[in-house]
Amino acid sequence: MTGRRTRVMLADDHTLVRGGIRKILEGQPGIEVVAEAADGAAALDLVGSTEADVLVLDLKMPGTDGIDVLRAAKAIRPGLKVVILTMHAGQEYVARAVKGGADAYLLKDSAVQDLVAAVSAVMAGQTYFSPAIQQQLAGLLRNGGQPPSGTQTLTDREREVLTWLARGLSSKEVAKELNISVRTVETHRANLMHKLGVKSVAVLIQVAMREGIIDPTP
Amino acid sequence: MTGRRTRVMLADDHTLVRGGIRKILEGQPGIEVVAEAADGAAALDLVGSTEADVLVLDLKMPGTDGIDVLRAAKAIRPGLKVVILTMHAGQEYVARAVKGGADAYLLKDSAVQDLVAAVSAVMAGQTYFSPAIQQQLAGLLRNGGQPPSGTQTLTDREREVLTWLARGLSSKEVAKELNISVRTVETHRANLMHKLGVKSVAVLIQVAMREGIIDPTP
DNA sequence: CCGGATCTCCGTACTTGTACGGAGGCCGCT
DNA sequence: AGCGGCCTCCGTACAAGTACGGAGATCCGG
Repeated sequence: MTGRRTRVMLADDHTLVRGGIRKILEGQPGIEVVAEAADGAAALDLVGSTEADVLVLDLKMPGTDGIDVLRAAKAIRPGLKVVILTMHAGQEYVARAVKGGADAYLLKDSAVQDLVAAVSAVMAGQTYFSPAIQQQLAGLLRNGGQPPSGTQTLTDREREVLTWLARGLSSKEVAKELNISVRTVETHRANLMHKLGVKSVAVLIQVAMREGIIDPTP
Repeated sequence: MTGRRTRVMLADDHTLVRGGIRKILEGQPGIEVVAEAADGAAALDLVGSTEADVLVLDLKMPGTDGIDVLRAAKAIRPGLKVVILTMHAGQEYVARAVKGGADAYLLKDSAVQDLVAAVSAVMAGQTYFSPAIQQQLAGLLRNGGQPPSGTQTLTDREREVLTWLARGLSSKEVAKELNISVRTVETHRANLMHKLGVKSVAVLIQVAMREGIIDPTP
């Protein structure tokens, strides 16, 4: 629109996928890819050192929580537009990404043209969300703002307990870890089960992984 | 090599990733992409209906077990070369893929040129494996053939119990499901824990997902 | 044919998790 | 100040999982 090409940075841990996205974007006349990163830390380095207009960010990268990268990127360079590109449509994920200032949220099973459209949209100061994501957003808005409808948002403490549970600690061990009573951990655990609507630890873990609440243990 | 271009089919559930891979391959002079599929069933349809030399197959697709697709594809058209392209390097995954007749096994964090090299290799009647995969294979071969070293292979029954556990059933419920005693289920459960080297159901589920033994509950 | 692996079942003792229900302190918002 | 959400802790009773160790049946391959 401005006559200058849009400069894009890519952050995705899968080299091959990153390369493919690059090819797609480079096929567009108005877009040029100026940098790539394979993890959150490298992405933030780029944000600080490279002049770019848009960051295409995969939320699922080893080590770092993608949402933290998003927030940090926006803090470092508020004018930077961020397009979230992930395979997860979990409510927790979406809610935290939007609150973190994401300008677009695309699923990896979107059409190729959607990616281009998303980049164009954010450059025009607009937002862009995949259809599935728009539904999530509608659900979020309907309920006032923060608390999603079906899946309730977890409290910080619950999320913390959950991550330790995911690492295989028993309630007793989590209690020691957090210096709280076993009963308290059990309360959090019960609340987690209820909030996520599951009845076993096995499914709890899977839901948590799918929603992007925890990352797999390496 | 033959003067004719290599015809490639793509099977990956993520449209955007698929599109990217297509762009990468189409940038190569000797390669043309002749078809795409978003799930296992569609991939098998293509194998039956389309003349192609190579199938680039993502093992993680909704609904179908990628290994089954691999085996079926080889059964339908034995001459077809199959390049596995996935983000999982789990031993179970690799072992089953190789036994299923995979000609190449690439990780999604491979370099772009590795994909091209893999396609060329299988067309020349050779195999191609990512470095990380080669290590897994070495481990497999060292132990005679079937039983991997660190992670032991699971028996069919154990895998069966595991999938039910992953769906949230208690030992008692699994026992009813399989018409066996609760004690037996508990034995299998204990063996699973030992074989996979974990001490909690939470980690068990994660390892199982990472190794490709179970697929996430939808 | 025998050994090994697998699947099956059992008991017992102990540890954990689950399901109730109740309660006080803290903090932010109205 | 009052309200509500969150975090914290408690008891009790029952269900489930864990850790031992043992054993018979089948099936397959050497």
